[in-house]
Amino acid sequence: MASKAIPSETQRAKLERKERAILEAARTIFVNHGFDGARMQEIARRAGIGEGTIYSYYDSKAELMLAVLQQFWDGLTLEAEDVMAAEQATDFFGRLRALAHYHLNTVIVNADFINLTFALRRNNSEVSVSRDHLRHYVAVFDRLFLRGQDRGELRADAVLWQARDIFYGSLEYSARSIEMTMEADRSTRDQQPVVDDMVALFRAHYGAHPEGEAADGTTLAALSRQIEQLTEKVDTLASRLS
Amino acid sequence: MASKAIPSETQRAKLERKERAILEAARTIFVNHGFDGARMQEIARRAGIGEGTIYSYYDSKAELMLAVLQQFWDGLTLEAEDVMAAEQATDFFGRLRALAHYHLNTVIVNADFINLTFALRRNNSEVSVSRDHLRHYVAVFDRLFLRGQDRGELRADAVLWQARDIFYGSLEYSARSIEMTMEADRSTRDQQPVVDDMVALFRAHYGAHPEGEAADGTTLAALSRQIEQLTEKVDTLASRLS
DNA sequence: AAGGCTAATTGAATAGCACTCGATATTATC
DNA sequence: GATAATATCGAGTGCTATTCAATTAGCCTT
Repeated sequence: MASKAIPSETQRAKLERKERAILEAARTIFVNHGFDGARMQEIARRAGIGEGTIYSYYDSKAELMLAVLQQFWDGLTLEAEDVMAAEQATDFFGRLRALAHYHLNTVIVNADFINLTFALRRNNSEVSVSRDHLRHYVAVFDRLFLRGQDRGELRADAVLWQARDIFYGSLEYSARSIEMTMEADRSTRDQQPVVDDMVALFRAHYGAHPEGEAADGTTLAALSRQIEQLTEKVDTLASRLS
Repeated sequence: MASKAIPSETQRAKLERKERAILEAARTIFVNHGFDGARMQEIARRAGIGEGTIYSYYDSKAELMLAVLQQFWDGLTLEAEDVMAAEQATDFFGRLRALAHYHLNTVIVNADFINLTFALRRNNSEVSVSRDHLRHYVAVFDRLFLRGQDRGELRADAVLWQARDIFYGSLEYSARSIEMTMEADRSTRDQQPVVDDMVALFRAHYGAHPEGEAADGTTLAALSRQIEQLTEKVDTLASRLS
């Protein structure tokens, strides 16, 4: 992609500065015009370089956008980790609330980037790269959840990836719903019910309820789960018989 | 778009046949190559017509794909309604299970179409149309949920759109996870835990727990009985299979 | 500091594509 | 069967990402 030889420090610094300029310009143009609407010429002009020069830094328009997205997601990951580090609550549900709040707000505010990320889901070869960055991002949730299980706050038999999908899937859809209902007003107010609901959901469905003492609902939930599984088994067997 | 005058029946039939041929060809090409990868020339060739003719049926490539997607989503909506109509269970959770099962399987099998739908989320003007079709599709869930509330099976204070986002958001993310883990094997087996989890989640989080009448022990006893019966059924069926 | 070598930069030329449009064929109407 | 209306066609148009031969800038040696 870049140079092979090792230029002097000043030269390297210059290249890096130029690369940052390209990335910065590309980000602006992509966000404003979308992938197809963005013109390489305009990106070049904004970065103060020739059109062809971009191609000695990035092989294609798609790869350039991928770099923009990577930078974006890496930033989000750091932010999310900061949020978790700064959170005073030590129990799972308090921390989950903080993460949900941060994530929902982020998804709403950076809707452009999120859309761009999914817009790139066409060229199969490149999808995988951005998938890595998503994985890296959601690892924040994974750590939190596993820690909750270790400390006995969550059911030990809960499946991590299912919980993760519920968390991020629900929040993304909710974000879209919120965006739709209020296009202009970006206050934090309306996000609160969604966050509350998410925490309550995790408490009700994944919260560990010590068996001996337990409230009523808990045991009921456990039994309900058992019923679900059995019902399913019956269906499967019945269909196999017919 | 199409003709303004009213041609004879045979002529109209001919046009409609041709339109279907275009749609059919477009669907194949779009699914195989994605939106950008699809060539109008190839679609025309496959439909057995000239390239320019497409444009007397559809104004642009995007609109052609939109037509394909509309047809797809309309079909899904009908199927989902059929699934609900055919479902024997009358209680909310049984029906929810059927819908979850259908939706998850559909999303996995038709992943191409789902991706295409989101790929089109760039041209704002056209998004709205595909949004209408999504709305129409998810109405199946809405009706089910509201009925559940009416019958007192679900908490009355639950918010419909939040529940909807949780349902479809989680299932979409789960579908992606499932796709990733097993690229070749498309058995129904692995979807079961996700469906079970979803139903259990709704039961735990949205299920109404009759506070007044039933004492703790009663409810537990009822569930326990249900489990016993189901276990018996499983045994019977299993033995009949071997 | 001059010359030579390598790497970086450039923008005009290339190529690929959606879409247009005048010409042609087909159908409808009298 | 003549004529008008409509449908079809595919070679051309215009717009862009991408390439590449020529040019420039940076660095090292003597």
